[in-house]
Amino acid sequence: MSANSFPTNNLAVVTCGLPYANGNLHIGHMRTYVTGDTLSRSLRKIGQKTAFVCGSDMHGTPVAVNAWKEGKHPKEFALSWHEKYKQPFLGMAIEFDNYGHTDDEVNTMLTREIVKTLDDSNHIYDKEILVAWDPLENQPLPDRYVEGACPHCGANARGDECDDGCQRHLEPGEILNPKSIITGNDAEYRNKSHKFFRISDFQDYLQGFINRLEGTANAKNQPREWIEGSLRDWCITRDIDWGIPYPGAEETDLVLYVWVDAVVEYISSTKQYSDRVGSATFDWESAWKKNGEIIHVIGRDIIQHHAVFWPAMLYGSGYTEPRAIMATGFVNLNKKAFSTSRNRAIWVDDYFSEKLDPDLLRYYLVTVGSLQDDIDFSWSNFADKVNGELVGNTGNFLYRSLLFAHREYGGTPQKLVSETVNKRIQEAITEFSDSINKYSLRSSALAGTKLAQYGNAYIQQNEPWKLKKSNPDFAAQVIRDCLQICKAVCILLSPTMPNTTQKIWEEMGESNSIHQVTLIEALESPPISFNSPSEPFMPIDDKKLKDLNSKLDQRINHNSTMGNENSPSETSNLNRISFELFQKLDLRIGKILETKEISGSEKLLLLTVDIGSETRQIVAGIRKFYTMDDLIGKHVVVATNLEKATIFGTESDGMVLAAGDSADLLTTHGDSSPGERIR
RNA sequence: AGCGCGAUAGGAUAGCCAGGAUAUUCCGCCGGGCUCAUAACCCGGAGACCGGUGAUUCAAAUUCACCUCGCGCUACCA
Repeated sequence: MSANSFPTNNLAVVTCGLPYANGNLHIGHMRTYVTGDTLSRSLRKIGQKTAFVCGSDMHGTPVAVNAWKEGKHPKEFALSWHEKYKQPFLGMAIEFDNYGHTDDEVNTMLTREIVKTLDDSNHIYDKEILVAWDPLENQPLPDRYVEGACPHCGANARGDECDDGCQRHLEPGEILNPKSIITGNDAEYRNKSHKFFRISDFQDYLQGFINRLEGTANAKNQPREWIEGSLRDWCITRDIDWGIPYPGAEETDLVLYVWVDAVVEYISSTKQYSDRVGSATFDWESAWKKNGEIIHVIGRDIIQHHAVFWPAMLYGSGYTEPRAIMATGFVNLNKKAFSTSRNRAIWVDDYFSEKLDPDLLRYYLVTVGSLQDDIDFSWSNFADKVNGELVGNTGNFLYRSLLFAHREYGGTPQKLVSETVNKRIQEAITEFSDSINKYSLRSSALAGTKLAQYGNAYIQQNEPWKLKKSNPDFAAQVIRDCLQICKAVCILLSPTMPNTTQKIWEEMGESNSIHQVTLIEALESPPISFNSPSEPFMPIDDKKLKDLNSKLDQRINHNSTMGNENSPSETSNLNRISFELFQKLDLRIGKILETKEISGSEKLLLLTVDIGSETRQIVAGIRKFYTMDDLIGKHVVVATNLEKATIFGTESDGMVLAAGDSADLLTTHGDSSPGERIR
């Protein structure tokens, strides 16, 4: 291990990307927070002094816009979300040492101080830019306050991005027919002076920084395009009256761009923790101004802010640079990212309302794949992991060992741990620490799971239930060894599953909190006596699984059939056709009789469809979304008078109708028979 | 378009930076065992030309080049 391996003698600060005070949290967010929480607990487990801090991100245009829509003051609006976030964090056992928000006094003060330092040292300059303006109200219209038509594709777009259409970023002034979203007035463009952070001053520094940075590969490499290319200066002010006022002698009406004060909250929140517990326990200045080990856990969508702007700000104002950035991948549903506006997500509240143990989700999120890769969430996958690894392996081992020990010996037999088992536990401890140093929480958690697996094999092969008659002394030895493994397993898994392991810890007769002990304790004797244990994990049975799946399916399908893909304005802008033209379409009910793969194609299926008067051979691009057996017998809608087409060398005589990107097949509610005309 | 991250048995995954002989683990499948334990657990087996092509090497999943596909980022999306 190198000299600066964890644990170091410095203070560590683990932070999580701030939740934006604008909407509910889903399990994609939780992937980041569970990772941060598990990391901070793990660091403490190996003896690193650590603070885990976060806060709500209160400012910015989206909050201002949404508050306005609800007729609230932005502060009231943001604070209500800030309050709401306490519950899901508590429920998921995410224990921040401090959870603040960006609009509080400490953050306001520190942010202004940092910006002033940057300004005083000439890293900030004024520049006139075009901003949208509401001439009637005499108000500036930043970012999302302005709407109009995208100059590239014509779709309805916000001032800064064509988010409904071609997704292109729009520069100020590009949008056509700009209107204020507040008043509906036509907007115009005016010149206005703004503050720019000269990031190019830090190019050399950042090049060094990105080579030193530890963490996930995406965080270390994605910013290189900017850092090793030419850095563009960063506009750090906005024309709204919600945010932290720009500091300086000549007060302006500008507030700081939300990303400036959002990241400073990492420092502010640490300071608040420090102020509360005293600097003898945790000195924020030692961490942030001297030699702290700063680790940021974020979603991979905000890498640039943390790996480019933020280190430049810190360096320019004399603060400690981040040691590592861990950028987590997204949680997807059917390979596609959650969409909060379409309610295509697993919300944290959904999870709680199913009365599922939070530790199960924590374990799943931590161990399901590599941290930086996207994962595809499914309840079946989740249930497999819970039932296989937690119930079957870990839980079963703990339960059978503790129960046997309690019944036969009333606790831990008076023996020394065998050399073999002692060595195996030490290996697990080493594996755990090594994994933390590689920022792999997956392997650190699996160190515990694998040890439990070893325990299961150990007890099975030694069969103490037989030995207790033939060789009682050896039986006691085996159980003694198993109990040591139990103790170690609990400690190793405690960062990932804090509640369950604490419960077992107490059942083993331990009197302190498992979260106060370090890894070394795993080799010390368990208590001599304890009571009957309880089953650590409850399985997710088939009925529950089916229920979870159908609830989710229902919601996703409901949303995709409700026309959510198209905003009302989009559909109303369509070119209308005459009824006569519509009548020319011959749409009929067809029944799928056979399905065949088309070799060489991943997407296409060859369908034989009964359309009443005849059967047709139709090629459809639905192979990705349906299994061949599921399709047989389905009633679908067929456009029968379409020109024949040759697709992938196969003739297609007609077209099967399906909705959207996931090719949701149109089918019937009643019992219409094949050939029936649709009108 | 540029850049980043990926592609490994039916599904999900590890290994890749520091190249080495039968490619890891979990679910599922097949066969056997056990009964202390939550129909759990243990042992054995089948199943992968490690996305493609080429290069370097005694040796490539691992390094290099090019290509294909997927996802994302591109600075006023927090």
